[in-house]
Amino acid sequence: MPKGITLTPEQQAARRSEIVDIALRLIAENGFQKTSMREIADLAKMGKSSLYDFFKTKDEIAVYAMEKKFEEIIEQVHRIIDNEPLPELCLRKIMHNQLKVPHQYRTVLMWLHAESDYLEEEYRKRLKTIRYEYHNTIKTVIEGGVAKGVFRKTDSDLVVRLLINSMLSIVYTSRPSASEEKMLDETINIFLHGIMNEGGEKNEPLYPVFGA
Amino acid sequence: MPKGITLTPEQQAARRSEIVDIALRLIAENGFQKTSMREIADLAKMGKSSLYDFFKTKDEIAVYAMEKKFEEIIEQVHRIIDNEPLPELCLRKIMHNQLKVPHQYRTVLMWLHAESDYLEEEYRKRLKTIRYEYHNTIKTVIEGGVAKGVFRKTDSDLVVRLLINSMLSIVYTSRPSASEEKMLDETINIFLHGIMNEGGEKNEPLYPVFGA
DNA sequence: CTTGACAAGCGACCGTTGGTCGCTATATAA
DNA sequence: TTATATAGCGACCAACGGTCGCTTGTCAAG
Repeated sequence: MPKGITLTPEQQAARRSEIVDIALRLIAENGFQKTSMREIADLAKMGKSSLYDFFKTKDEIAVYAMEKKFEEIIEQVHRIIDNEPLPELCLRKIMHNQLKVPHQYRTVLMWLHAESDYLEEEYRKRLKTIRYEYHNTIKTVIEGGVAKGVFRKTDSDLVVRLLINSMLSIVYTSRPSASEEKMLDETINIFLHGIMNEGGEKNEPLYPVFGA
Repeated sequence: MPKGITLTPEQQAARRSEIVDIALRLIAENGFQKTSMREIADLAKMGKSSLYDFFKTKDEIAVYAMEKKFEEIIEQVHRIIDNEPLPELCLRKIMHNQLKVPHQYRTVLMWLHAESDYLEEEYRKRLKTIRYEYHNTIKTVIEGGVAKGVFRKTDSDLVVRLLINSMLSIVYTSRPSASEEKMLDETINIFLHGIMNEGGEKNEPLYPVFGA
């Protein structure tokens, strides 16, 4: 950008998302701690202090990235819910949707997950808001299923937390036991049916729905 | 310690665990990032550079703490396995055992979980070793259950990862939906039996085993 | 009792970090 | 032409994790 002009809100937003892209790439490669604002600024071809015109702190880059991505995901989840009346299928689709979050986001997501209690008030609030929104959206599916009698009575908040966190076990492992999609299908099988061999001695693997 | 004496290995170990205690307390309170080596040294009543005689880096304090705690836990788990032949009960006991890890460890555990990919080679290896040992110990329970026909055929590595990570959902939430023990019981109910209402219309809550 | 080896402990220092501030340079509005 | 506003930056700051060589005290050997 030339020096004397005034940036339109669109240009500012574009610059911000450009910075986020660069930051996410570096963070995914070297971790959050070891990624410096200088590095990000260099790659974005600006002085470090200019970077601070777009984001007040390093933490804010992570929070902003998470916020934007989750706004997007929540929108998608609402569409899924509107189009899939079967609770168990709806859950599968929601989880498969979350699996599509690009790899670059994973480190930053994990980092926020671990560090969120110790961020500044403002960031903690922003994260809480977006996370609760996602949580509550999925919760409606569980509660809808319970109301219909498809799901048994259970602690729906707990179920949602377990489901969301289980995505991390699938995506964030150094020792995957199958493709991410297969692991996800089996994860949902477990959530729906458990691992007990309750149908007697058949011991058949449960049906996969999306996996190959 | 007076200056001129030579520390016995036991004294060294005691000093190390004293430092770990202080560090864990600070980290649980302020987060890993915001806990400085100076602070730890001050509280341990030594100069910062003396601290580095006991731990090569700040990361090592976290790795060491995790290592020691998990060695202890793994030992306990072996005892549980030896004394509980029923796989599903054995799982419950193992998870309840993990729930007893003191709160101070939780932040550091979470932090290591998030950051482990970006630690120095040595620390990564040490964490991997201890984590795999814990993982594999629990895996024997799953596989034993499958062999007996108590559990259906499943991805045992995945199940173990899901179980261990689910502990984080229980313990590391700002919005608990019940006591930790109740949440844990329900979590294991889900893993064993799922959330589908497969027994028809009864819709009874599943039996808790340890919870009040 | 003296001396020398050794180790606990520390003060001063280093490069790098996240973050701040006031200046410069330029495009637009009057 | 001038005044205003702002994109952008260089220089700076305190605090960080980490290093190094010196001091200080102990014990064992002579």
